[in-house]
Amino acid sequence: MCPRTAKAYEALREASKEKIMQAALEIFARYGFEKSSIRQIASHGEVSLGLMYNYFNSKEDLLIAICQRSMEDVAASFSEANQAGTAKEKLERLVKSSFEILAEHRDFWQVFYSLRSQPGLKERLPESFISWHSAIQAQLKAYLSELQHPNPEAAAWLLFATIDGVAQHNIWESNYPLEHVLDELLKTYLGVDYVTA
Amino acid sequence: MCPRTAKAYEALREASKEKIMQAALEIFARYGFEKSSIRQIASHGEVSLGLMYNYFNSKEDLLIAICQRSMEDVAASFSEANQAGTAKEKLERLVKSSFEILAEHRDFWQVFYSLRSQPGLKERLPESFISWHSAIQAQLKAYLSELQHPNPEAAAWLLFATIDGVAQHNIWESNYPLEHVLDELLKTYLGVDYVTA
Amino acid sequence: MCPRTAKAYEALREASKEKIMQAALEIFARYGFEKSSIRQIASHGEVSLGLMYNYFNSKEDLLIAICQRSMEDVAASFSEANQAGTAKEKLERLVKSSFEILAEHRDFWQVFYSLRSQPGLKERLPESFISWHSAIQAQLKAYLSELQHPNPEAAAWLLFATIDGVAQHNIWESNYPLEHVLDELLKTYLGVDYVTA
Amino acid sequence: MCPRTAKAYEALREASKEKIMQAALEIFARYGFEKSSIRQIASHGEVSLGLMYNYFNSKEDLLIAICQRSMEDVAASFSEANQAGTAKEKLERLVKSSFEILAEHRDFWQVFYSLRSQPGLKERLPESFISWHSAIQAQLKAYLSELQHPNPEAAAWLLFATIDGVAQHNIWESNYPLEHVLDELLKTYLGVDYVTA
DNA sequence: TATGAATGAGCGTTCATTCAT
DNA sequence: AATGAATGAACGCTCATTCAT
Repeated sequence: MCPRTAKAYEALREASKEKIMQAALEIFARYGFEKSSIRQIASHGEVSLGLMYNYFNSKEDLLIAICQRSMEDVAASFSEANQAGTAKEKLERLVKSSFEILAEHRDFWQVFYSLRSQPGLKERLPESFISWHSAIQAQLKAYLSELQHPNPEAAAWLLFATIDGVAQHNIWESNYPLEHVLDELLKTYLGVDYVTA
Repeated sequence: MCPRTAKAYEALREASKEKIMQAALEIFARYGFEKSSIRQIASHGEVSLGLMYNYFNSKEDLLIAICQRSMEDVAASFSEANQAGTAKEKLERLVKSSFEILAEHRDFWQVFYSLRSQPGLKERLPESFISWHSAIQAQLKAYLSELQHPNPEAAAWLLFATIDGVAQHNIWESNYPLEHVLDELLKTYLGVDYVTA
Repeated sequence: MCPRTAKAYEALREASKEKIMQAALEIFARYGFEKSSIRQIASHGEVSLGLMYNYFNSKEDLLIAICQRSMEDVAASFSEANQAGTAKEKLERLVKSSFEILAEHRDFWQVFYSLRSQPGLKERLPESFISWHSAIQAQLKAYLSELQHPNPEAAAWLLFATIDGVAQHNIWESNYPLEHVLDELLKTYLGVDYVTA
Repeated sequence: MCPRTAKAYEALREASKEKIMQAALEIFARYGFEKSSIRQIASHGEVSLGLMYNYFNSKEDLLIAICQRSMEDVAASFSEANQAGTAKEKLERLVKSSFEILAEHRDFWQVFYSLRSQPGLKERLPESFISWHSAIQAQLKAYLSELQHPNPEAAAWLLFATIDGVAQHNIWESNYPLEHVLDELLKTYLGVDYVTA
């Protein structure tokens, strides 16, 4: 009835999927996952209700797909960002790039933080969602070890919490003075020489 | 003419209200506000579905009542905690008491954090819920000023974010090494002498 | 516990019953039977919820009691009103007294008309509620017969419908020109001499 | 790409809307608006409970849609009916066609009359619902003026009330002798020559 | 592939009614 | 006689999901 080449089909599929995921991310960020309706998303993405179910088995599936893809983006950005020189430079780069990534994927992080604090859902999210915590934690610890921090384990936890806290305040508060806080953060955590301290 | 005394009614009312609020707090903490149903709360509190509406005008009203009461408890605990000596001691006490309060009102803070990251609801919560941020922020800044911190504003933001971040990690992660992280936190923020630094 | 003389009890009973019925009639008239709640009535009558159920078995029972008593009042007023002279005078008196009774029991008639047009309820109302129709109809027919109307049966139906229609318009429309319409009514139905017509 | 055609969808929509409106009208007429439940309507119309909300925003919206459409039908029938010759003929035609329309839309008029006497609802019904009164009133007055009635204003009110009263008696009473009453009505209001009277 | 009409479980809420005191 | 706390069936409504085309 509607003949098209296989390739054209594939392109359409990808375009539709992309449109849906982008629309869903925007709606989830604005209204929260629970309060977003499938109809809202379909309408925002200019896609029919039924089409969504061709690509995603459920609302939750759609969320998972979004998280997965965004997490991959984030991971890629992170590994790009962490190539440079000394331990101190790498740690500084890690912190700074975190906030660059945050700014680039603002909608996603809004969703991320609202999901993380919603019990009962995060358990069903993809592994990458959970493992992100321990991954960043491990990397921080490694850098702090390299810097000869006397207690790299606890310091890594602390630094991670700090980054996480600043990130959230930055997202939830309009006019958050990110620049100043970031300066202060780097001064506090990297301004001292752990060897002589 | 000879019904229960007014006092007996008052006691009944208070008992029921308390039962409902406690049940609701537990359910909200476990499943999140949106995903908690009135039926769940009623059943968990072993009261009838409709009883809630004798005391609270709506599900949201119930949430607000819980937040209000918890916030009052928290504020009382905080002001108790901040009487002590030097600026350094007061700051240390503030940080430590924060985590004591967190432990004492675990369920409430779980709800608090999940609400804070939910767009569209926090706007309708009581003023105390919103002003808590700036209140604690102001106090931190005052203490850091007293300690002669060169940049008390930014440092207060940073310390607040750190406390917030640690609090959340402590809530969401089982087996969070709070003791060690807290030690590290105090060492990092209070172990230096800002005047000579 | 609460000793009182039998007589004092009876007085209390009657006073309470009266208060409840009056309150209910006012609420029913203002909001309609379905939309009036038992709580509204209790509160309006300054009586406890439970007390109402000492006197009336249900909301519907209360309505029935009100209708019964009001109908008795109305019937009494009617029989008082219809003693006078010639057929023409009696008919005129009947029509006029109808509207006097309407004005005196405005709340009741509001309820009456809203119930009459509500299917499913009027069937369960007391007999007097139903028989009122045929009673007035019969009386009108008798008077018209006396006046030698060529078709007293149909004319009675018509006159009754007219009275009923005017009564309702008078109740539902504010500023209804009842005086003028009533004049016109009497002129139309009584201004002709059926014998010579 | 190859779903149903737009026209096929439109047909489906119209069929469902029609089914729902018809079912609702019947249920509203039988039980009254307040006592009719959405589930009753859905079940009577053999559609799902939720389907109604695809087409109507609320139960009240459904009522409004029904009233609007019925009122349009009624208005069309009326304007068809009022083309004829002399004033007397036109007035006679107006009265007669009123009762033809009543018979054709029995269910609607039952609903109409029960709504009109229900406080608090009629205010939210469409304008046409309210203005119908004054429209018919004005027309009656115009005809009576043409007939040289000495007091066309009051007579129009009276005639309208009569028509209204007869219509209601005809609806609420089974075996109402409409023919005879209608004859009597026409004789009473049109059998006299106002000029010489 | 793509559509949107259709479904119905489950939600928050109301309110007549019961009952221990 | 009198109270009002407590109950739970039933309401209007929402929305993720299914399915015929």
